[in-house]
Parts: sequence; C-alpha cells; structure tokens
Amino acid sequence: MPTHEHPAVAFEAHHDHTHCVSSAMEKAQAICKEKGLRLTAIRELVLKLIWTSHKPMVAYDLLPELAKAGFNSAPPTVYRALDFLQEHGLVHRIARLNAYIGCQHPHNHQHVFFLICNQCGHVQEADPTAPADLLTDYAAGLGFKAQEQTIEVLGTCPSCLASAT
Amino acid sequence: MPTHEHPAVAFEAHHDHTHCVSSAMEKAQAICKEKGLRLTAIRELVLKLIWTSHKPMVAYDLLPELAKAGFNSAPPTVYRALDFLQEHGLVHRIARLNAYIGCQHPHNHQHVFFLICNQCGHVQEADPTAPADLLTDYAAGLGFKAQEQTIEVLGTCPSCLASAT
DNA sequence: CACAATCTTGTTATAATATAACATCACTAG
DNA sequence: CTAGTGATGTTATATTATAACAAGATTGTG
Repeated sequence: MPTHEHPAVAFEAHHDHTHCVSSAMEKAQAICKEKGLRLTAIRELVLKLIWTSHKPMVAYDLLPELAKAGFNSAPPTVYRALDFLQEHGLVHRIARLNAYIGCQHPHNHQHVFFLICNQCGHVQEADPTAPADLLTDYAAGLGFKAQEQTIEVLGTCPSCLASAT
Repeated sequence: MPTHEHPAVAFEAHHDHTHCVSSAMEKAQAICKEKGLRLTAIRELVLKLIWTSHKPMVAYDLLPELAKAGFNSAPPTVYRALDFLQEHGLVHRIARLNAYIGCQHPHNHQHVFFLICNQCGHVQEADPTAPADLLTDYAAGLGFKAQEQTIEVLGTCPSCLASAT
C-alpha cells in the first residue's frame, strides 16, 4: 500500500469506510459553511448516499432512498441536489456512466480524471494535474482555449487484476 | 494554418466539405471491404449524415433523415447502425453530449481525445498519443491496467476566440 | 415582529435517450 | 438450394433528465 492516503482508497476492499464517509461529510459541511452555502437535509442525504455506496450511483437509484428517509422523491428533487453538489465541487458526474460519485480530490474541480474498472465498477479518482497541463498545452497549440477537462480511463483495477490470478 | 492537414480542419469554416465527406466515405468503404464488414445502405447513410453535419449528431436527429431517405426510422435502426460504426472505428460517441461524430484520426480507436467548443459546438478530434502514454503510465503506477481512454476538453475554439474580438 | 426578496422544495407532466424482445428478410457458405 | 447467420422491421418499454409553476422556508432589513 502506498504511503499517501487517497489514490488507492477506492481499490482497497477493507478501508475504514465509515470513517471515509464521515470525513467526507465533515469536509462538505466545512466547505458549505465557508462559502455560505446551504447544505440542506436533502442535499446532505444525497451526498451521504453517494459516499456510502462508494461506487458511482445513478440518479434513479437515489430516489427510493430519499423516499425511505421520508423525503419527496420525484426526479427533480434528486437532480437538483446533484446539480448543487456538482456545482460546488462535492460530487462529479461520470459522463459515460450517467452516474455520480463523491469528489475525493483536492484539485481544480474543472479537471477530472477517473480510472473506471470494467469488472467491478469501482471508480478511482486520480490526480489530474499532469495530464491537465499537457492537454491545455496541446490545445493551445491548436489555438483552442481549454477550460474544462474530463478524462475517463477504463480498464482493470488492481484488485480485479489480482483476483483474475 | 498548420502544415499538417487534420488537426485544424474542423475549426476551418471554409474547408472543402464535399471532398471531406466523400473522402471519409471512401475510406470507410475501404475499411469495411478489407475487414469483410457489410457497410449496408442504412449504415452508409448514417455515416454520411454524420460526416455531412460535421458536428456531433444525436441519435434522434438521424431518425427523420432516415425516414426522408425511405428507410425504417424506429430508434433501434439508428442505434444499431451507430453501434456498428462505433464498434469498427468509423464514428465516436462523445459521452457528455450523447452525440456521435465521424472518426477523423489514424490512431488507436480505443483512445479518443476531443476538443469541444462551448460556443459553436464544433468538435475537433486531436492526437491522443501523448496523453494516452501519460495516462497509461499514471494508471500503471496505481496498479491499474488501462484499456480505453476518453478525453474530452471543453473550451473555446480558435474561430470563436477570434470572433469574440 | 413584519415583510419582501430569494432560495428551496413539491408536484405534475413530459422530453430525450436507449434497449428488450421477437418476427421477418437477405445474404452467404457449403 | 438451403441452412445458418447476420441485418432489419416492429412494438413496446426502460432509463435518464428537464420544463413549468405552485408552495414553503430562510434571510436580511426596517
């Protein structure tokens, strides 16, 4: 296991997930407080559900969970919460999965970089810094001004590689 | 304008589009012949429509065009054609747009790299080689075996930058 | 407190994207 | 020519997402 905490966490089957979720929630509360945003009950629950699943969740998977918790559960409710969370950097939308995942990284939210396992579905967020610079430069060479970057890498994660023997 | 032909073509308002389309169609026919694939009338028309538009097209934009040409125009028809074209490297699907565009590049079809203009909607396919190597190496450092890569860069294209003055 | 302004949520309806399932047709190899 | 495969037709439905407007909640200000 690497000595730094984040990069491998989603590929670790037995990390302390309870801690992982509560830490993410505390961080989200702090961010909202700092920015004067309202992390309402619905928004908080949606974020918690996404973190708890620790896999990408699609919007319609969240609806029954909202219903269980006694909230309104029509699509606009969950899409609004997701829009809010995404807008403020708390979740990412993974385009090719139509799914949402908690934002784990300390980086510029405009630049996202995911490693998506084809076999188990786990998604690892990675550090976008190096590719972001490369892509921005490449685009600039074509006269294109880059503003937002999405990198989605599909493949096989360490744990699936291991279990394939 | 760069001396190489491909990279800037989609940002060139006045390139020879008729030639551009017919050249793409000839190339597609050659590829299918070589691989023993059947570029049927529907598949050929779908590919031609996509190339002619020269912008990303969504599946449901293609349906009325198929109908005009006298073909069946239920959704499965167009999705099947798109699946075929995508599977054999003739078009790409741009995940965040739910849209399809003709494949312009001579590279590995598993590695795609798009520059998407927020203002005019034009999409430029770029050379994925350099970022692909970087991403594969980065993933390998995390024990992840990369197999397929999607890079979508949003921003402003040269022609929109120029017209913004 | 009262009130207006704004933000958030509730509610109904519908749009947009994509696939399942099975029938029929057409091409190709033997 | 004929069985097997691949392609298309057809109907129905699943999945993802948003429009539009009403009602409620929160905040700042007098």
